[in-house]
Amino acid sequence: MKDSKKPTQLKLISEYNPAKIEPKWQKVWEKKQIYAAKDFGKNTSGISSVKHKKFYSLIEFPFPSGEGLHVGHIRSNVAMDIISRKRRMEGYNVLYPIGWDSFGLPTEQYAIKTGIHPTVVTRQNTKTFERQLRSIGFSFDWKRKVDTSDPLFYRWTQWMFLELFKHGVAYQKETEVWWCEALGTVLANEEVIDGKSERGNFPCVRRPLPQWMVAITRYAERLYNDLDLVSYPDVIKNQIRNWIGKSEGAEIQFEIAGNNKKFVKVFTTRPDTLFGVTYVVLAPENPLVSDLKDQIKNWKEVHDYKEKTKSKSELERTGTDKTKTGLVLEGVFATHPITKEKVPVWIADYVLNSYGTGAVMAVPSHDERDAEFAQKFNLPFRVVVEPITGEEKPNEEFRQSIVVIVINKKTNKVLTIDWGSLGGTIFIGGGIEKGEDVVKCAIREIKEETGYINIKHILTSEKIHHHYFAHSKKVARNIDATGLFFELENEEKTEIKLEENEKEKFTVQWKSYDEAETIVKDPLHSYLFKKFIRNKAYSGVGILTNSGVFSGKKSNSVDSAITKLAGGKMVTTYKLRDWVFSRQRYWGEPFPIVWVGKEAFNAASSIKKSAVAEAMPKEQVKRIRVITDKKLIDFGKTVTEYALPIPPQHLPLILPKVKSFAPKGDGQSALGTAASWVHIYFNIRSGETLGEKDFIAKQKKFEKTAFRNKNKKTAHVSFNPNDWFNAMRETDTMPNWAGSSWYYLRYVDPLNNKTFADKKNLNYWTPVDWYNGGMEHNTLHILYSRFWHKFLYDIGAVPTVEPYTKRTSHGVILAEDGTKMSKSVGNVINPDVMIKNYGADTLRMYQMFMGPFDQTIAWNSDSMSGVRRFIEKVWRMIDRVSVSEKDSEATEVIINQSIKKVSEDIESMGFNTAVSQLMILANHFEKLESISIDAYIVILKLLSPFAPHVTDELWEILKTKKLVKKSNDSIHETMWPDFDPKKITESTVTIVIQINGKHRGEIKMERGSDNETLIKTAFALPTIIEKLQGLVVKKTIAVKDRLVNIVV
RNA sequence: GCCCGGAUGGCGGAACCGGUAUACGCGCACGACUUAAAAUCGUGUCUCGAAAGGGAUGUGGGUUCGAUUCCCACUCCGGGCACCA
Repeated sequence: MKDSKKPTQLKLISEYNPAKIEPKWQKVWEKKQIYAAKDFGKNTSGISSVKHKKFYSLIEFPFPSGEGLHVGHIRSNVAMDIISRKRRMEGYNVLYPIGWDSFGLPTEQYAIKTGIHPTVVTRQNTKTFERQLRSIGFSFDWKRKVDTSDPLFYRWTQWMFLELFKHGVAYQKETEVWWCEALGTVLANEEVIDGKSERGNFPCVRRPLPQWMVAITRYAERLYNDLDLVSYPDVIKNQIRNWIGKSEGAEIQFEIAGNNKKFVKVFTTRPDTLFGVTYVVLAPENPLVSDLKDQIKNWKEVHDYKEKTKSKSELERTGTDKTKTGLVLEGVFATHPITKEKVPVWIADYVLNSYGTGAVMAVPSHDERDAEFAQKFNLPFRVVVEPITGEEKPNEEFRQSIVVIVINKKTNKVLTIDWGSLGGTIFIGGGIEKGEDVVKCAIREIKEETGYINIKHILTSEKIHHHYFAHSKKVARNIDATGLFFELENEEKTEIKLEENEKEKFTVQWKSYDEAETIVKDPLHSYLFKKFIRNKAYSGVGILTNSGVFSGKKSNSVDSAITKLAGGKMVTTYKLRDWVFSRQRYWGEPFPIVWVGKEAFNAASSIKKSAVAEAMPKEQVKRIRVITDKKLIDFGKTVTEYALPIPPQHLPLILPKVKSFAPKGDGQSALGTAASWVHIYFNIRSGETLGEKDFIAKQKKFEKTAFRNKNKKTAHVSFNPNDWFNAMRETDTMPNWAGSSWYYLRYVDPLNNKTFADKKNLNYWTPVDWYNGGMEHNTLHILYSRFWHKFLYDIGAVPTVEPYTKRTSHGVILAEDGTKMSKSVGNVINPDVMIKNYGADTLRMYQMFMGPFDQTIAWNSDSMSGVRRFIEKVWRMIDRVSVSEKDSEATEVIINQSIKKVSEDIESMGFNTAVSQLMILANHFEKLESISIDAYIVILKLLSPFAPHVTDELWEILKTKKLVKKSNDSIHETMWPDFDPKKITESTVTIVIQINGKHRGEIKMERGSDNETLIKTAFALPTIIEKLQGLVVKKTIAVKDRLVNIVV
C-alpha cells in the first residue's frame, strides 16, 4: 500500500485487506465443498448407517430482477447463514440451499420491452445474482441450486398441478376476477389493493373469465388448526388466522312466505339473537333474488340495484364512503323459523355474496351494521338481549333501580351528577320504591336530585343486569336497572329538599355529549348513554328476553339449542377464498391441459385404462369460452370445452417460443398467438400431442403402411385415427406462487428426474427446520405453501403435515433517508459497493448489528466503520496471542459469558446484541498485554459465523504459526465452543445500597453472601451511617447478590 | 372500526423473572502520535447543579421498599384486516 518511512516493526501479519482474503476463501470453500449437505437418507454408503442429525435452514429464494441485489435482500440470508454455520459447528448436517424464483412479471415486462427472451434475461440476471451472493460468502450448497423456470424444475410443478386436477382440487370456474388492463392479465384478489394492482399500481376492474381455481378453502380448517403444530411467532400466527378468518355460527333457513320450496339461508354467529330478527337481507348477487323475480313487484328497481352493485364493485374498494344502501323486495316476505312471523326481505350491497350464505338475518338491536341499516330505512328494532354490565361479586344484594338520562335539546347538553370520591360522575340514578313505576320513579328522582319539574319522557330501555359495589353503603349489589330517557322542557325548578347527610355530597352539571361520554365511567350509565344518545346496538352477551322458551337464559348458552329449534345447523365459515390459479401471462408454467369438444371428452371418458384416463378427475371439468379469434367463422359464439390432462409421462410441457411476449389482448396470454402450438391433435388414450403438420404426416404414413400391410396378418397399428381429436391447449399459465409453493422440496434432491424428490431424501430432510423470510410473505406465500404441502401429504407424496417447523421474519431495510429503497429514487445501497469499501465481513456484521433483526431500520453507512474497526481490532490482536498466557478470572468470566450470550442470541435472532457482546469481548482483550491462544480461538469461533472470511484467514495464520494443531480444517469445520456455567460469574459482586430506592452507595461482597451479612455490611458503611443520621429505619430489604434497600 | 407491535441520549439501540437506566456502536469534544492530515490509540459525552443533591425511559394515574419492565386511561408511530354477518 502506502510507502512508509516508519521503522520496520516486527509485524507478524500484514494489514487487513478483505478484497484479497475474501475471494480467496470463497474459492477454497467452493473447492473443498465444505458447505455441501450430505444426503444420508439416500446415500448411506458414505458414513455407514450413522443417522446424522440434520438441520434444514431456508430463506426465501430470490426473484432475479435486472437490478441486482440490494442490501435489504440479503438481511435474511446473512441471518440464516449465521444460524447455519453455527449448526454445522454444533455437528449438524446442514442443508442451506439457494435458488431462483425466476418466473414472473418483471422479467416478462422487460422481455416485452426489449424483445429479448425471458429465458435469456433470466440467465443474465441469475448470473449477476449468483456472483453477488457468492461475494458475500454465504455457505449455500450451490450444487443444489434450483430454478422455477427451468423445465427440469417446472416439470414437477406441472406434475403437481396434474395431481390437483386429478383429485378435483383444481377446477374451472367463471369468476368475476380482477382484470388489469395495463398488465393485460387477471390478478388474484390478493394482488389487488384498493382497486389497483399490487405490482405497478395500475387500475383494475371486475370481469368474468373462466379461470383455473384451486380449492384451498377445503384446507381452511387444517390450515387454521395446524398452526398449533408449528413454531411461528404469535404475530405471524395471528396474521394467518386473521386471514383465514374462521368464525363459528349457525346456518338457519327462512322460508319464503307462500313458497315453501324457496328459502333464505342465512349465516349468523349469533343464533341466540334469532328472536330479534326484524328483516332479512340478501346480497344483490344472491341467486335467490333472480329466482324470486316473478314474486318481486319492484323487479325493475331491484334489477337496477343489482346492476349498480356490479359496476360499483369496481370502485367499492377505493371508495371510503360506506353508507349503507339497499332495497326492499316488494311482495316478498320470509317466515321466521320459530315465531312464523313474516319479515320483509331486502337486498343490500353490504351483504357479500361470497361470504357465508350470501344472506343475513338482521337483528338491529344487537348488531352494529344492522342497526345502521335499520335506522336509515326505518326498520323495527326488537330487543332480545338484556345486557349484563359490571362484574359479578359474591354476596350481592338485589335491588331494582333506574338510571335517567335527561337532555336539554336547546343546548345539546346532558344532565350529570358528580359524586366526587363516592362514585365519580354519573347520570341520575335511584332505587325504585314499593309500588312505583319506573317513569314515576324517574320523575321523582330528577326532582329530588336536580329540582327540574318540567320534563318529557321519551324512551324506556330494556332491563340491564348490573353488578357494582356501593361504596357509600359498603355492599356489593346486583341490580335490575331500567334506563329512562327524558327531555327537559324548560328550566323551571323547585327547591331541592335533601336530608342532612346528603347535602353537598354531589354537584349537578350540564355537560356536552362528548364530555359526558368521556367522564362517565360507570359501565351501566355509559351503556345507556351509548344506547340513548349514540344509538349504539348492544352486541355483547346478556340475558335473553322476548325469546320464547329461551327467555331468562344467558345468551351465549343457547346457540345450538335455538339453532336446532329453528331447524338450522351449526357451521364454521371462513373468510379465505379459493385460489385463482390462472394468469394470462407468457412467463409462467404452462398448464398440462388441453381443451376438447364433447365428443372427444366422451371418448376419453369411456376408456377405462389409459395414461389420460389415469390422470383424469372424477368430475368433469369444463368451461364455456367465447371464440375470440376474428378469423374464425364462429367468432363471438360460445363453445363448451372439456379439460383433458396431458399425462405425466409427457412432461415437461415446455413453454413454446413466441414472437411477442405481450398478452394477446383478448384475455389470452401471448401463448394464444402461437397458433401451431395451441391448436393441436390430441391422443385421448396416450395423451400424445401433435401439431397439424406432424399429425398429417403421421396420418399419411399410417395410410401408406396400412395399405402395404393390408394383406398381412401382423398389421399392427401404432396409429389409431379414432384416438386423435382436435384440441386446444390451455393458454393460461400458473401464478408465480406455484413454484414457490414447493421449491423447498426440490432442494432435497434437485437432480432427480424420476420424481420431484426421492422419498428417502424427503424423509431425512423435511420438514424445513427454520424458514426466515419477509413479513409480506407471512400470509399468502406461507398459506399457499402450507396448503400445497398438505395436499402433497394427502396424496402420500411428502412425509410431513407441515412444511416449515419454524418461521421467522426480518424487518425491512430502508434507505439512508428512511424511505423505501428504489431504483427510481436512486437511494439503493448496492452490496457490491459496500463490499468494495468495507469488505463482505463488515457488510454482514453491520447488517446484523444495525438494530433488532425483526425491525424495520434505515441503512447508515457511517455506522459501518465501527464494525470495520472491530474486525481490524480482532485482526491486529493476533500479534499479542501467546501460548504461555494464562487467563485471569476476569478474562475467564467474560469469555464464558460471551460464549453463552452469543450462542443464545443467535438462537433468538438477537444478532445485534451478539455482535455487541463480541465487541465487549474484543475490548476486554484489547486491554490485555497478551492474549491466551485459547481465548483468541474462542473469539474467532464465535465471530466465524458473522465474519467467515477474516476468521478463516486468522485461523490459517494460527495454523502456520503452529498455534493450533489440526492443520487441514477450516475454522468453519471446528466445533462451536461450550461455556462453563460455573465460570459465567465473578466470585465477588457489587451490592448496591439504596435508601428509599435511591442509589446511595456500593459494596463489594462475596457472591452468595446471605442477606443478613449484606444488611450488616451496608449499615456499617460510613456514608450510609452519615446519611441515616436522625432518621428512623422502617424496613430493610435485601436481595441476594444485588442490593440492600433501606426504607426510612 | 377491529387485531397486533412499538415509543429510552444528538443518532442506531441495550437492560435477565420488577432490583445500579442509557451496554455496544455512530457522532461529537479534548488529548497522544504526526511537520501536517488521514488512520490508530486514550479520555470524556442524558440533564440541571460549584458541590451536596435533584430530574429524566411518549403523557397521566395505580400497584410496590423499588417500575423502562406489571395494571388502567390517553397521545403518537408502524404493521395486518376491513361492511366477514
